[in-house]
Amino acid sequence: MKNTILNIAVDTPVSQIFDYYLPKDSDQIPKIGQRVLVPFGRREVIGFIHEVSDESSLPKSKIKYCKSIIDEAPLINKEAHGLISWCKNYYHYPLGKTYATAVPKYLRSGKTPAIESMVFQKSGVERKLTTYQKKAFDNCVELLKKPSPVLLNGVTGSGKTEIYLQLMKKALEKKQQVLFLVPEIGLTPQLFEAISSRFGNCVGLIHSSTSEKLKAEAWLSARENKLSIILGTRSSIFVPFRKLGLIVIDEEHDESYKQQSGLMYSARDLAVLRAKKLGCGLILGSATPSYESLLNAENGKYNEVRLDKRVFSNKPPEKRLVNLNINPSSKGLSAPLLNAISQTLENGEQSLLFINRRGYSPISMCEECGKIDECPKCESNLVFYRGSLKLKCHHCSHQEEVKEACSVCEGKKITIGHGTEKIEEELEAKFPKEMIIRVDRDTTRSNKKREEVFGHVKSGKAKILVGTQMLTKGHDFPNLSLVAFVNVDQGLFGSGYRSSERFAQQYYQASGRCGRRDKKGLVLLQTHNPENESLKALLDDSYIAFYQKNKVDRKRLGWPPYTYSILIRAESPNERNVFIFLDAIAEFIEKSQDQKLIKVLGPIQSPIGRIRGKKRGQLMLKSKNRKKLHEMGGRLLSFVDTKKVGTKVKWSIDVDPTDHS
DNA sequence: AGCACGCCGACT
DNA sequence: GTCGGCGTGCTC
Repeated sequence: MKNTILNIAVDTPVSQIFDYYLPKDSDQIPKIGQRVLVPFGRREVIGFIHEVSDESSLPKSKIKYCKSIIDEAPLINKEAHGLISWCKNYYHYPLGKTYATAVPKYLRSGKTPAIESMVFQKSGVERKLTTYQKKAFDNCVELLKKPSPVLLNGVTGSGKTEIYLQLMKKALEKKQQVLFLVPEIGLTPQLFEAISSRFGNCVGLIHSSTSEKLKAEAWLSARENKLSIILGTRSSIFVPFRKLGLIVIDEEHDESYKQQSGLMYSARDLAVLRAKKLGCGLILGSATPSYESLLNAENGKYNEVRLDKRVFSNKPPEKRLVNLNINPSSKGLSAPLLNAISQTLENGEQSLLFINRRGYSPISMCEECGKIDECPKCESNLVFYRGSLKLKCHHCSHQEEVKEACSVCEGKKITIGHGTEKIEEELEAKFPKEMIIRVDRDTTRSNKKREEVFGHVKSGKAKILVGTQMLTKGHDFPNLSLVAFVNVDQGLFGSGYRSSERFAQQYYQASGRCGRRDKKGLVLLQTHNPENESLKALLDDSYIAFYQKNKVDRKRLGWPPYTYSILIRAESPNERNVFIFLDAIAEFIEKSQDQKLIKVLGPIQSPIGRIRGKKRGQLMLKSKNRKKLHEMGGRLLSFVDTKKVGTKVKWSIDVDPTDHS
């Protein structure tokens, strides 16, 4: 009989698998998914048994003995093993690193925490569904019996959460497990509350500030079916459930479901895959679904359930454009907007001002010679901060003191444009007696801080809020009746084909929070382009109608969801190396395809051409043929591997990129 | 990623 | 003469 060979996945950037013999003097039966301790170079590491085989292409002398098999039962079950293998292939990422992304650090260190059983017993009191909710709920129940995902397209305030909860209950009562994915836990503390008060302590929480040990415990408990629910952020998609019956993805359009470094997976797409393989239910919920999901619903790949009515039926907010061409705003706030805020204050209600730009002003310039302050390490302008009198770079950690005079001509410095800090200052000047809160990454870093801020919002103490997109996510504002978009043009006409989709989502998310219950809301949009067709469509129609108009352009221009894409990024202190690398790849692709099914765009400099002293470039591959594109990704990878063209740059491959920077 | 080897500059 | 800089290369 031949020797047994273990194919071990080790956490290393090479995509190979490493062969080992079984441990000496061990009668343990090796199983796929077990952790092992193996000698690796001059050290010992934890690896995973990826396959068990009886031959190796290596000479015997090279193969070492595995030190020990750690687990009795495989840590990775068959289904999770399939998911990891699929990720490695689809995202063209090293196998060992894929395991490292999927498995909590604590478990990867070889430790195994003790777990206790916390399974679903019985559920608490439910809220009664409205007629519309009930109809949607029944619809979901029926459609979940079919193999396709269900897209729950429900406006803000339509009561999606209660529908999720009651669908979860159905699964739990069948002794099935539930995975509930959210974009960021910090945004939804009340969701954990709602779930645990309804279903008891059978819910595990997995997110960035859960301790490594607790993550491992939740992970193992789910694997043993000793925990019924996991509520978590994107990485929870890898939890190897024993008996998964339902996956819920809330705010499915949210871009934080896509990892932007390392294994650039989409938790939403993986959920679709898992649900299909397992035959379990999948609910994708949003008030503003991604264009991908809407198209899938149109094509019949998803079943759509709509919820167009709010629970507390009230009038939709009034929408009004403020023409900045005739209503000047020296500091970002026009007279109509200021009047609306005054009126809202008089009514004892809250206002929310949305501007997607941190700092006081994005440009600091010399009035005399026109020199703009730039980051020494990045190709990016420094942002002026009034409070700390600093100029900061938003792409690296660089910051410097503000100087009175221009370093070139000693001329007077001025600032151009406005950010959250300037708007806040202006509001404080105009409404000195009111509590004004600014919410952006500069003021609201931690979850604790965020809780504090939203506490003031809930209590009604804070009357005016100004902030970035952080404001549009999560939290209810019970007393909000005015929402204002300070700079529509920046959002709607920003660079990138997704900017209008993003703005529409922000617009509907934010305006959906205004005028709840008995309050009639007002949404103001400040713009220099009041006649723009796209903007008019946004105001006059529903989100879906806006999508219907928008998708025509997407299709014509060949952008997702009508094409598939892969983005290759490269960076190096030496610009030449970046383009030598990208040119080599472009040439390889052009040469190796006969029928030109894949379109190559670039190489070009990245939108931000230099960050932290490194020049950055990118190459976009587009195709209508997903399979061919994927195959090219694989060939490209082995080309880079064997020809050693990538040694002088740091490079990455992003399959289905959402962000083109 | 680690961790070594290896070949050139400034120190007791 | 040696300590140490980080470029290059390998890990079954």
